[in-house]
Amino acid sequence: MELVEERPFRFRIEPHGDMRVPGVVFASRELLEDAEQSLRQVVNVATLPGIVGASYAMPDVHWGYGFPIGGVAATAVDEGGVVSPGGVGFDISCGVRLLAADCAGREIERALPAVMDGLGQVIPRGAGPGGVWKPSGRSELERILRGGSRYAVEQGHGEERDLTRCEDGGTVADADVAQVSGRAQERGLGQVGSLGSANHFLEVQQVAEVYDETVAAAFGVALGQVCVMVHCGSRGLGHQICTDHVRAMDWAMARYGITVPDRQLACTPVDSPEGRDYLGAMAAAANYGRANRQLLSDATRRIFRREVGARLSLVYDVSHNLAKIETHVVDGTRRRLCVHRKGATRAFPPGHPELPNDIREFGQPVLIPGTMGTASYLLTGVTGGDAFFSTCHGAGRVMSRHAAARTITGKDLRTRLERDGIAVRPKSLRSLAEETPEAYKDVDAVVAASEGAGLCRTVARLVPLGVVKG
DNA sequence: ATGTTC
Repeated sequence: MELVEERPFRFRIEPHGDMRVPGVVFASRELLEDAEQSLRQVVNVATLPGIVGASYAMPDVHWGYGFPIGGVAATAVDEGGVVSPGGVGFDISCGVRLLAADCAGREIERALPAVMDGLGQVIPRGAGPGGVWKPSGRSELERILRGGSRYAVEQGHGEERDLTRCEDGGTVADADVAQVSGRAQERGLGQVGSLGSANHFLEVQQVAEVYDETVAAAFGVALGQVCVMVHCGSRGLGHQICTDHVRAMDWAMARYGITVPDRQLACTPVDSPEGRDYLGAMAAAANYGRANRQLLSDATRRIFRREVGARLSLVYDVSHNLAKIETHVVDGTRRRLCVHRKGATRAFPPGHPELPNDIREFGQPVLIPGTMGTASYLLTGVTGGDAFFSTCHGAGRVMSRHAAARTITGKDLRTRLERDGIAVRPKSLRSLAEETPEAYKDVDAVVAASEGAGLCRTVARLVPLGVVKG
């Protein structure tokens, strides 16, 4: 694969074969070692009908289902552009929420074990069923799928700021519950308010560095402050929706005369029954993901109130696995686009009309969860941001789960983390080993490349005090 | 990511 370095942290793959647009990869040479497979996927995505601009890859790009994780692709809705479930991923609306406590790390040092024990008891995690909230039945699940975080807050599980500081005000419009299969609903019923497994986590963190005090203050964080970061998605419900709609599109594609270089890129026009059906189901999963993070926040707040008398305010909640209909100027014309972000975070620039009033002038908060035991970042969107205002989403795995578990035992890893001052409350020691930091890229390098490429700006760096994992 | 291979 020939990569032409256009400028630092920006590489280009010239269109060849069936590519309709170039590939654009934001990264350093080091971050792209062993990236052959994911760059092949960047090229494949560039062949999709209606794609505009480029097939983009963020610095944390790695191999995924059809599309690379860390990929951004926008299609022109009014020019036959397609939507593809593979461009969103199986964990629809997987995302991150950051809450800031009204206390500093040193103030809760002695109480931290009790806080972690409390969280360890109330946060459902790991594969399979379990959740903090059991919907009364299908009709209540449907209210969650339509209302998202707004419904959870209306039911007493949050406060108004939880909605103003959440992407889309907590609710994605146009959720179509009829497109969520019975099987997807069945899986979703038992997992409302649960973390899941793999790289999902709930961490108690401390702000270790502030790069821009004005922006940090506006977002609601300061040096030394305790924060809670929640990283999770739409669990089995989102997974089932992706499975169902990939299958439907795989069958329907030929009727639209669409051929793709990889069946995992199954897609149909946005403006087709199958496209609308998927986007309706995806919106329902997006609402489920937000409600999920809202309910985990609610449970966390109860523990913080009980153990240390602290309050937690929402900094922001943003998804990094979603397709959205957005208007952007491409080649000098305003166009309605379906922007697929898969393992990529929307990063609206300062002044964007969709941002909350109190932080609009500073840009959109972007939340980057690091690898367990390392660091996480609070970033902000920038003027002139490329890739339809998108940036990275995390560290990005480089070692298979199996390979990771061979490097260290869960017990040894727990000992190492505790020795480094990080309390761990894992559900499974085997899963813990699979998440060893060595299995991931260096989040500091990923963030430096994202900032160097002009996609975002750093606001603060957070380090873990305690981690709750599946 | 995922009732971790319908």
